[in-house]
Amino acid sequence: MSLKGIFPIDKWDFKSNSVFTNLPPGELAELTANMTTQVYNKGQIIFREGAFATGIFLVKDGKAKKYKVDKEGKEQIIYVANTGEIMGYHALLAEERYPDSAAVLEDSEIGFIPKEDFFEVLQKSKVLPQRLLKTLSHEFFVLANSIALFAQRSVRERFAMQLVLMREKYKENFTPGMAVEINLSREDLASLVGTARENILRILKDFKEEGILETKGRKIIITDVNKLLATANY
Amino acid sequence: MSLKGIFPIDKWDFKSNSVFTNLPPGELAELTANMTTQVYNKGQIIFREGAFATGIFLVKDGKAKKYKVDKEGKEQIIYVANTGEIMGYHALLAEERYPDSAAVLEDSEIGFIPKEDFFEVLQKSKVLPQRLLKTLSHEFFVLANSIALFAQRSVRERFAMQLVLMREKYKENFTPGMAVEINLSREDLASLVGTARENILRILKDFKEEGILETKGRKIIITDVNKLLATANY
DNA sequence: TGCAAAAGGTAACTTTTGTTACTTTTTTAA
DNA sequence: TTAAAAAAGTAACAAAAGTTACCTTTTGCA
Repeated sequence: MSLKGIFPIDKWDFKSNSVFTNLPPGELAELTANMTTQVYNKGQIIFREGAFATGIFLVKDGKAKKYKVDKEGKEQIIYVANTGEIMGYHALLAEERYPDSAAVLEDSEIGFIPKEDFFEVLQKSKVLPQRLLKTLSHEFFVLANSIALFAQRSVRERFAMQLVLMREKYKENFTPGMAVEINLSREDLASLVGTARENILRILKDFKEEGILETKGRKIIITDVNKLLATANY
Repeated sequence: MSLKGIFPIDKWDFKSNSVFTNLPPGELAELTANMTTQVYNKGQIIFREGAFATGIFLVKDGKAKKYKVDKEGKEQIIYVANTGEIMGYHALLAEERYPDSAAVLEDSEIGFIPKEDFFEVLQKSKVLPQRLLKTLSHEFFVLANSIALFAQRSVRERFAMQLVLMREKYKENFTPGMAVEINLSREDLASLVGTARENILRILKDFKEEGILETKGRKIIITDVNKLLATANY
């Protein structure tokens, strides 16, 4: 089943994948001229909060979490970047260090574009700054929604909402009626929702009993999206 | 007492006031050529979430809250814009409707720049897009910090943190040793922290007993910033 | 292939937060 | 100036979430 019409998924997704699409061919070529691609194994860190920014990263294949770690070591996932999205441009554009860390959630192919190439194209391009302005402004919508979610809703509601969002991210070659397997550790789910792992387990059990989802090992399959949305109380 | 050195206030503040500073004189003139200025009375709404964006707003004097209202009517304040800051540019740049509402927190003077003028200068300017990119990217830092705060910290910690931040915003002609009066309704404080008004009152009482603050009517005066910071557990 | 480590899962208890139901004080406007 | 309305404040109870302390299953690798 599609969420189209019942849920505004675009209000919860960055659009950084559109930054490079349909760029003048010369500019795209220049951007990717020195791009290097590396395979990261599940859990591997791409960059760390506070580090000096050296370039931008492109998720060519796989998924990555953007997260912050507090002084007690607790993680909060800010966003999950899917195949096609870029990362690391905030630090470069703000002329600051990385505001968050990034790590891959599954074996992934990540491209790296040095900051020199990025800035060179940015300076001469008419389209790229526009695209970035649009993307960054849209991110404000997404983050404002997240803030309202975390500040106002119960853990149960937040978890339900995040499951709706993750289900979209884990759709691959989706055809209606197909089961979507959300493949995240309970620890990552807890970091995503902003609660303890034990609480995630407790609510996961409730959701199963309520017929909202099934599990297959660690994988979560949503069986009733409408009931999940109702639980999210959105 | 200054927070310099003990607390990174810049990680919690937008920098939209820097967008128009030191702009080429011609560009600034063109931007403000058709600017109209209006006095808003305390509580008055500047723009509403979901409305079609018609221009950008400049806080010439006063303070405004940017907030979202959920379907139950509960408010969540995303950010408090101080004198000098601009608002409403996200919607224009993202080509979307306003992602949040804005209302003044005290009698304020608000300037309005029509979107046509803004876009015209944006297209010909070399500096303005750069400034906006830098500002928007920095906002990501601030909002990511907010998300981690709301998702991971207790209401007590969040309240303490917001009081630290509000104290900075309510500094006017500040000289060391001077008392800063935070003048916000309990309702707005609750919307800022993401909790119920009753809870704010309860914690406010605790903070008074712990010697962290005093109240003068509705106004809050922090008497021990260090203890407040320790309470925020930041 | 077998063992250690990591991840998944459960339950009981404690603390925090939300909710309800008020009273008191302050502000606003007729 | 004085009612009415709005805001501030209190207390008690219920519900949600955090914490501790485990056991079980899966995974990776020596």
